[in-house]
Amino acid sequence: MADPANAGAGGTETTRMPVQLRPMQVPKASDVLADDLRERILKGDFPVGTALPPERELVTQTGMSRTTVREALRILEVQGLVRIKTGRAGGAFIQRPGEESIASTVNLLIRGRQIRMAALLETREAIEPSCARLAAVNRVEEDLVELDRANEAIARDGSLTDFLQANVDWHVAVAVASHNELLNGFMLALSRAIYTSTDNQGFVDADVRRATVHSHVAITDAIRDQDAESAVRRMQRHVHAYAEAVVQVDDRTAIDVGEA
Amino acid sequence: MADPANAGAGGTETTRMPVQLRPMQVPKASDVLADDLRERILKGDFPVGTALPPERELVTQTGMSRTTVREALRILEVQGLVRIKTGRAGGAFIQRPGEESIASTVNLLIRGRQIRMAALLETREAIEPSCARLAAVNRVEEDLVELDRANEAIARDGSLTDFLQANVDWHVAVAVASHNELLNGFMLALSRAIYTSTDNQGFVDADVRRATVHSHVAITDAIRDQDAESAVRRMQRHVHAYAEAVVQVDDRTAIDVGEA
DNA sequence: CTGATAGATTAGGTAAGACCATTTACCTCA
DNA sequence: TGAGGTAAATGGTCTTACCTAATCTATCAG
Repeated sequence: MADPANAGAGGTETTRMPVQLRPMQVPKASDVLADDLRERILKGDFPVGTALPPERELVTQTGMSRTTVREALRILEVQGLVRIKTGRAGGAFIQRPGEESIASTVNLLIRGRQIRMAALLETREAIEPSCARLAAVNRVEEDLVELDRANEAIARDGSLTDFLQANVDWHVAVAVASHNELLNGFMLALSRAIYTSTDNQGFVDADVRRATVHSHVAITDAIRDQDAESAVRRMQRHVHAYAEAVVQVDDRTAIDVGEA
Repeated sequence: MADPANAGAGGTETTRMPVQLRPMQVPKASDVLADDLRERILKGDFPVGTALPPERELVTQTGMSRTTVREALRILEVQGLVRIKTGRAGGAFIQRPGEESIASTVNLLIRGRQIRMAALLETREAIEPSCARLAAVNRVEEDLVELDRANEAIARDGSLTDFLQANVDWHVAVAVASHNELLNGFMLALSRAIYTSTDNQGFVDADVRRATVHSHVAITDAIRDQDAESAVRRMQRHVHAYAEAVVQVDDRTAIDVGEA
């Protein structure tokens, strides 16, 4: 108040300080809280499985309203960092984001941007041979069990849906056997997307099914034998053949509603 | 009320209908609204850039409270489907989820699960050669301009930060040139993660920088010449060499705090 | 007529409080 | 000791009010 610049009423000449301010952004309270909690969670401050303080407790701690606190928690939930349970002994329980979050985000991108089927197949051709290589190197016994299970399932003469599901399961099993969580997440997302896109396209006849079963078994063998080069080569051929078949039968079905 | 099963008071024998109910889930109101809006957005009901009705309008339309409506909108915002602006003529503006969302989700996974640096590099070795191949096939003039720009920037004798940034820019430019939005998203996410992980590791000396510049130029040339095979081969060597260098210098820095 | 300025208007952001719904802990009673 | 009911804790929803930000608009000075 005792300002020598007398910037107020009654003064004769109000001299203004030449303050220079850049446009500043005022973040939302809920974002601030969410960011803070996110950092702490990722830093490992809260062990997985434990619960954050209850909402009303966070309100008293932060001085924010419950609305704001709840929004922050909701953000973290959408990002897969907490899981919110109701009832007594409920709350926001810490969890690590899983391949799930990647898969759902990728699906949003695919649907939202109307990614071409060809792009999906290209991407698969890019990453799945590498999955096979790593699987051959890193596979453990239970990975082989899983692969064999999928092979059995796909060999059964079930419905188209069963076949496609077993197909996806095998490909995902290969990714899991690679023991690379990132590739695993990508493949999970990709497989689902390709699965849903392939669902109602009747190019899967008996021949295709037989060839698929044969390829899967051969690749599985290479993985079992830890023959990385063979696994890569066979997987390359397999996914490329599949892509060819899809493109051939399905040339015009590529989403041509318009590019983003 | 006129129930022949007289299941009420005053009856002699109350016979119970053998109803079979499976455990049922009661979704949250905000999720229901978010799901509905999300489907409509992805289906293309709302053109990109337009705004959803204001919150209070949605309240009257849905019969839900404003709290609930706001939570739903917040979910969509986190998922990158709308962008919320304040002030008059503000609102929830429709947008398509971009590579951004993938990148941030992947970063959450990497940090949350403490993905090993080796896994990041493996993944890059998997997908980047394919990016190069597609870039050689699909590149257009402006892609080449972008690549050249990055090459100039990286050749300048700037700080380490500048070098790493230009490095990332070039790799991203290759992904963009592939004209495969999915691979593009993956690479964006990967590049950032590798960038931040490499930041404070001083294995980037003058030799490494010179070799990097040389490789980038060579690969760029192959892409310009649309020599797909050469682009793939050179990219393979490049990223593999990089991975080797990182692993060599940085063997124990791999995050070994514990596996998930 | 033009430009600046002060309101009015419309949007989202935050707060406070009440109440509902769900789940679990706990206690009572047979 | 077990089964039932009751209470408590916690998230979910609704209501209301007010604040803040951005825009439009009318007004007034030049």
